[in-house]
Amino acid sequence: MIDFNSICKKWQKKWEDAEIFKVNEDPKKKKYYVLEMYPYPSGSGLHMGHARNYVLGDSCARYKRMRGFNVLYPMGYDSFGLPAENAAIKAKSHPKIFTEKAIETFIRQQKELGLSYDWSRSLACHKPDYYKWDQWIFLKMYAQGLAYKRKAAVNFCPECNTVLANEQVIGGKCWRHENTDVEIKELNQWFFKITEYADELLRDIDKLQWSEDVKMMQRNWIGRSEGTLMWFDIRGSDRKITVFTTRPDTFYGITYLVYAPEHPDVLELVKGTKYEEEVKKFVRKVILEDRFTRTAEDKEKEGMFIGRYAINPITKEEIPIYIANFVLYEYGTGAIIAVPAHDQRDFEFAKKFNIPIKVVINPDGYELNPERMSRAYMGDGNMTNSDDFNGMFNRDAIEDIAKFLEKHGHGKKTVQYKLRDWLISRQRFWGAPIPIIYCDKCGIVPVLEEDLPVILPDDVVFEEAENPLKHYEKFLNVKCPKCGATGQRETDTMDTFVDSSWYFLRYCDAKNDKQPFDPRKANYWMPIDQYIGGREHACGHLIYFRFFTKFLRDLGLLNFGEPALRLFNQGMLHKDGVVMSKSKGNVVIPEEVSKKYGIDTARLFLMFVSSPGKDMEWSDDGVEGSFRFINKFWFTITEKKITDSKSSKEVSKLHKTVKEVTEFFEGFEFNRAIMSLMQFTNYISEMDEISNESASALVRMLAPFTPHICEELWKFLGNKNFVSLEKWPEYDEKLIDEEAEASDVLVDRTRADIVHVMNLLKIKKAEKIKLITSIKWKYVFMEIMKKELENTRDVKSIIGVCMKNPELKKHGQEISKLVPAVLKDPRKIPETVLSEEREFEELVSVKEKLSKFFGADVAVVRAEESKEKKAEVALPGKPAIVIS
RNA sequence: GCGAGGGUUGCAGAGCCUGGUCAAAUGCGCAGGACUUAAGAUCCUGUCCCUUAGUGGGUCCGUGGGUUCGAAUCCCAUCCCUCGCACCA
Repeated sequence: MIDFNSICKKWQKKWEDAEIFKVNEDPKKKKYYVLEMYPYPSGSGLHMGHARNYVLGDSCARYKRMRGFNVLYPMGYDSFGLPAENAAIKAKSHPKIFTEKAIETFIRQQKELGLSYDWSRSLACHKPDYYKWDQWIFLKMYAQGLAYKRKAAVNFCPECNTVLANEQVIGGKCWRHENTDVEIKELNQWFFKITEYADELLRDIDKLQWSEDVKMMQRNWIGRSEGTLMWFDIRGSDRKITVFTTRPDTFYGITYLVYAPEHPDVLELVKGTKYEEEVKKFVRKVILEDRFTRTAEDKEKEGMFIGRYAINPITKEEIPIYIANFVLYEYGTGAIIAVPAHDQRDFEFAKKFNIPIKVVINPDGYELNPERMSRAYMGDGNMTNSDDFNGMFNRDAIEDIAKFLEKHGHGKKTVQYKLRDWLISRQRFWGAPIPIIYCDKCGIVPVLEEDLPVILPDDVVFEEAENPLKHYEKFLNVKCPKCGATGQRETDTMDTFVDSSWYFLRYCDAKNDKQPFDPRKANYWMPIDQYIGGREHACGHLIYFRFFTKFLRDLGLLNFGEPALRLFNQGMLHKDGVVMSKSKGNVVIPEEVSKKYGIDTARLFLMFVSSPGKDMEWSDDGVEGSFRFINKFWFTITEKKITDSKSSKEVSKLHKTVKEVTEFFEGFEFNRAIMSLMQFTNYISEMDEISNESASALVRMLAPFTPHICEELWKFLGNKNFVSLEKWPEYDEKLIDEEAEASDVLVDRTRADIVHVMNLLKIKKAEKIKLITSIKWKYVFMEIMKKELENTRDVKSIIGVCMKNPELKKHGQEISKLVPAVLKDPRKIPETVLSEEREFEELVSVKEKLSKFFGADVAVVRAEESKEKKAEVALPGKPAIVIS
């Protein structure tokens, strides 16, 4: 057994020593940037699920490298974040310790996978030389008003005395205190004004070669809708209620208005009225108890009248104002017009509270009766009850009524986005500090660029969940850059998604200490040609990094606006039917497989079983299969005689394989590439000798998948260079000869026939077989020296195998060469096989002799062309069968 | 509900875009055989049904229709599954 393991180690070391994957900008070469989303270095290390992702990128990078591209393929670590901090709190230690240990493990594991990263560009965002530039970018945004602070409602756990991320709120309770309700607190928070780019982010989606579902998710997330703002006076108040609607055509059907319960105007409007107490109660209930369930569609509609009326500016009618749980404060203006006749939600609510229903759109052909409607009519139709707009098609009225309201100062056409500004404040220690100083005199003062980075202290003590920066004087107290008085630092840190929004740019120039990256270098390498990562980031990272790219472009640092034109979402790796993950307890770690088979086997399996975009099931048996293949491949190259000569068929097959594999690589169909390579390997493994060209091409084509073994075999073939840096084999379409391959069919059939006959006759290894091809008669005969006949007479039993295919004539020569090769199993037929031409007549005469000897035919003759020569068939011990 | 992607022969998973060469690749599993004292490994053969020495025939790619000389492949309808988004005004 080959020690694949030490082969892996050996080549990993050689790659590292020779720094063969290190790259520099080279304007003369075409660049290619392959990138996997950088991982959070979790303490538990990486498992096969991660490995699949990296091997995918690695295979791609290796392929592109061999295609002559200047390939940038880096790796780094998303090393800020909660798990390390929590581990630190638990152990009263420092997150840095956990993080750096985890990174070490990751690097070791990734190196063991044989990934061809340019390690010299590696980065980790918890290091000051990285987060310094987070802070720098923050300052740039701040200067442009794109980073700003405002009050926002956030989740707060009174037990922990800290703000929680959404993921830390489970069913309205704190994740650590399952009996503690999470409170919603209005806190001053930092935001990035991503909405400034909403429109461009939406428009540019069309430029991206991403999967449709991710693009659609982003479109939904950005959620652009064109509509109209309207405002109504409120009787007895100088406030107005402003609503957003996409259906101004239903304006005359408004029978009530609704505020979202948390809308700040609500409490103002009920202050001092008899409604105040009840409204407060309702608001509290909705905000606290129903916070996580109220958005469910099947949620019962609840609400109440708040004792106020708005005035319809056109009809002057009084319109009652409600609050209701189905109106969202975050969307639009946090208040809506309700048209129960034409909106199902409004309808249900109106029914429940006995609010009138007014029809303003009738479907073609009949009139709706509001008394008898069982649900809202949401379709199109003709306007009614709408003054001058009566009779108009409602779609046209959308535009006209909007204009009408705008003209009279009651409304305004507008575009609304669902996308919210990005809340980046985190009341946590383990993140990039927000570079802001609060000065009693000067207010909010940004840290000066030359004072960056604002460093996260190493000597803080973690004792509670609360951010230790809050009590760390040395960090906290700082001179105001403006006036010199003592100010206080912001203790909030940035969301870790800030780090990941530009790390791909830092790879282009990872060591730069003057700027986040040299624009020339970034403009050379970027955009990312192939980005690889999970689709779960569709509405997070994958929007943020587009936003950052556009911002940095507008800052003049980049000459493009999209970070990654091609995105590939790899599938999940399953085991026992569920996603492989630590929490499910079904992880397989690369080391396990590696120890047993060498890592190439695992790599091959990961790439082989399923198309990369689909989920796949890990199977230990399947790994065995990959291992078998690798062995076969190994022995085919190392044990076959390698020659310079080659048959035209071999050439044809080779070029066809190169073509297929190349195309499959381009299409990211790695599993099919491997299938193709397996077939070719099987083909040449059946031959006596293989051509140098085939061996060389095969080793090179498998190198992206099983690089270690291929390096070894490449050396075995007499090459001095690394196969990793070799040129990808070329193919010539003209050399692909489908016709030449047709003879394969003949060979296969012949082989099947021969094996069949041997099985029937129980031919043992001691027996000698001779194959005789008769081109003229389209037969291949097997001449078998049966042991028990050896001493009797000078005769042999003869088995004839007929090729029925008339093409035999054309390919006969080849068959006579190949059939023996096909049968070459040393243990099976030791002294087989030579072939020669004989005339059929001669064979027939032998057969006759034998027939006489046995008193029956001993030959199996499969007749096809020999209609005129009826063939008799018999097996020893069996009655003769006659066929025509 | 909306959107996206799927349903293929024991399992996994190709094929579908660019209809025929598709009973449908490849791997696994299973069965038989060779080898072996035996097992393992390896190799060969088979693996929808009926029948054969070779062959031939039938059924088949979620379901039902349609287009076509011809459909796993194109069109329509329908059921189911997965994943997003989800009372977005």
